[in-house]
Amino acid sequence: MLDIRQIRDNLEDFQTRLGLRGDYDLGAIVALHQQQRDLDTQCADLQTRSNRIGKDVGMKIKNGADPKGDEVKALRDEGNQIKAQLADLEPQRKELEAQIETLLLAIPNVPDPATPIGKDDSENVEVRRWGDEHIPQGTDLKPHWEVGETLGILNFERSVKIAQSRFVTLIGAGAALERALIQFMLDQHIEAGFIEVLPPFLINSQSLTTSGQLPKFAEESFQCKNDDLWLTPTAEVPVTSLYRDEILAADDLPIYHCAYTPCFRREAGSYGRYTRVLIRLHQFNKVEMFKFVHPDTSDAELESLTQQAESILQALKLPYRVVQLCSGDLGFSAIKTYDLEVWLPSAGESGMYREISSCSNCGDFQARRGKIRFKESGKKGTQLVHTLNGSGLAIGRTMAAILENYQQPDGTVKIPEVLQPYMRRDVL
RNA sequence: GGAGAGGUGGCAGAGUGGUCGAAUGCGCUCGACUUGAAAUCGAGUGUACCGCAAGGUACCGAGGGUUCGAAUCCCUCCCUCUCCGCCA
Repeated sequence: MLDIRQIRDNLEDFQTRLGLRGDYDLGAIVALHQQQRDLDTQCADLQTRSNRIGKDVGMKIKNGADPKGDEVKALRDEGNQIKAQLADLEPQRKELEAQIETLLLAIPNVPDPATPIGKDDSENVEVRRWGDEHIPQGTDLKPHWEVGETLGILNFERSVKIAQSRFVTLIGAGAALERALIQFMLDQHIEAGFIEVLPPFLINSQSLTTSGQLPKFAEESFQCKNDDLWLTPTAEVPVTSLYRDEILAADDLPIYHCAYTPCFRREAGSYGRYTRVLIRLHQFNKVEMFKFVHPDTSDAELESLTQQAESILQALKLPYRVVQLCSGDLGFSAIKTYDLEVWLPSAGESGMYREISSCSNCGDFQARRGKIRFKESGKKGTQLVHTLNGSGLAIGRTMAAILENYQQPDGTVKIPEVLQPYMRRDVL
C-alpha cells in the first residue's frame, strides 16, 4: 500500500511513476482523503465538547449538584445533541475511510527509479549470464517430461486421476531428487545466515492482503470455502506476516529467513497446451528467501539476495541469466525485481532461458499493509521496514532444468555433484 | 464435536459506570551513589491520526447498543487456554 500522505504531497511524481505500470487515478483518492480529514476534524471537535460535558456532569454531581436539576439537564441535553450530530457524520466518515482503503489496496507499488521503463516482458533488461560452458550440446535433447516419464520418476497421467491436470506425482528417484533439492537449498541458505521457517501452509485473508495477493488477485489462489483460510501461493505470504503488527527493535534488523513450502496456484486462464510439464503446476515446491531490513539498506540487500539465489544455480552448474524486470512487468508489490532464468534446452526452437527465481525489493509497501515497523532506540516514533523476497529456487523448475541439462545419450540423467551426497547415487 | 475459563500497556496484574490511557510490580532508558559492578534512590518509558505549536482525538480482542459519560453494563462475532471425545 502506498502512503496517502506521500501521494498527497507529491501527487504529480506518484502519478507519473505509477503511470509506468498502468492507469490509476490518484487525484480522486487524494480528494477523498481531503474530505475525510475535514470530517475527522469536525468529529474530533464535537467529541472534544462531548468529553468536556461528560466530565463536567460527573464533577457537578460529585460536588452535590442535583442529577435531575436544570444545570445538569442542560448539559445532558447538549450532550444528546452532539451525539445526534455525530451519529449523522459517523456513517459518512466510515464510508470514506473504507472507500479510500479499498482504492489504496488495489494500487500497485511504484517502480524504483532504477527500474527500466517498459511495457511488458519484452522490454526486460538482461543484466548478466553465467555458465555458457555448461549449456549441453547435441540435437537429440529430450524435453524433461519425456526424460522423466521414460525413467518412470514422474507421472502426469495418474495425477489427473488423483487430482486433475497440472499436477504431478513424483516416484522413486524423482521424489528423492525433489527432497534432495529442498534439503540442499535450505542447507545453503542456512549456511549463508538465513534462519529457517516452516510456516502454516493454510493462511488467512489478512496475510494475503499484507503481501499483496488480496484483494486484487483472489482468483489466483485456492480458497477453503468454509474457513477464512487459503492455500499458500508462495512462502512469501506467511513469512511476510510473521512480524505483522509488530514493532521490531532496529538492532533486530536485518532479519533473514528461508522457508520451504509447497505453493498452490490456480493459474486461472492458463489452461491449454503443455500440461505435461513441470513449469506451470497447481502445486509445486519452492524454497524461498526473505529479508526484513532497514530502509537505507534494501537496495544493497536486493543485490546480495539475488546473488544468494544465483549461488544455488552455480552450485548445480545450471546455466542461467539475470534479467531486470521493466516497469510494466513488475509484480504488484515490487519496486525492483531481478528474475533468474535457467537454460532449458527443450524450450523454444532450440533452447531458451526460463524463469526459475524472482528476487524483489518491495520497499515499505508490504510493511505498510502489515504494519511491520521498527524503532530506533532514542529516536521518536517508528519506521516501516523494507521487505524483500526471492525464490531460492523453485524446485519443480530446477528439477526440469536438471533433467534436461544433465541428460545423457543413453537416457539416464547425471546427478549434479552437490546433490550426490543427498541422493547417495550419481545417476538417475 | 461437547463443557468450562478468559482476552487490559514489553511482560505480570489491578480496575466492574464518572477528572482512567488506565494503579502496582517487573522490565527497559537516563541520572545519582560506587574504583567498577551489584544493591539502592530519582526521573522517564504505548501506538496512531490532526495541528507550526499549545493541544486535541482514537485505541483496554473486533463490531454494535445503553448513557451526559463505558475498560467497566447489554448484544453479536473472533481468538486463546483447560478438560472430555475423536484423531496423525
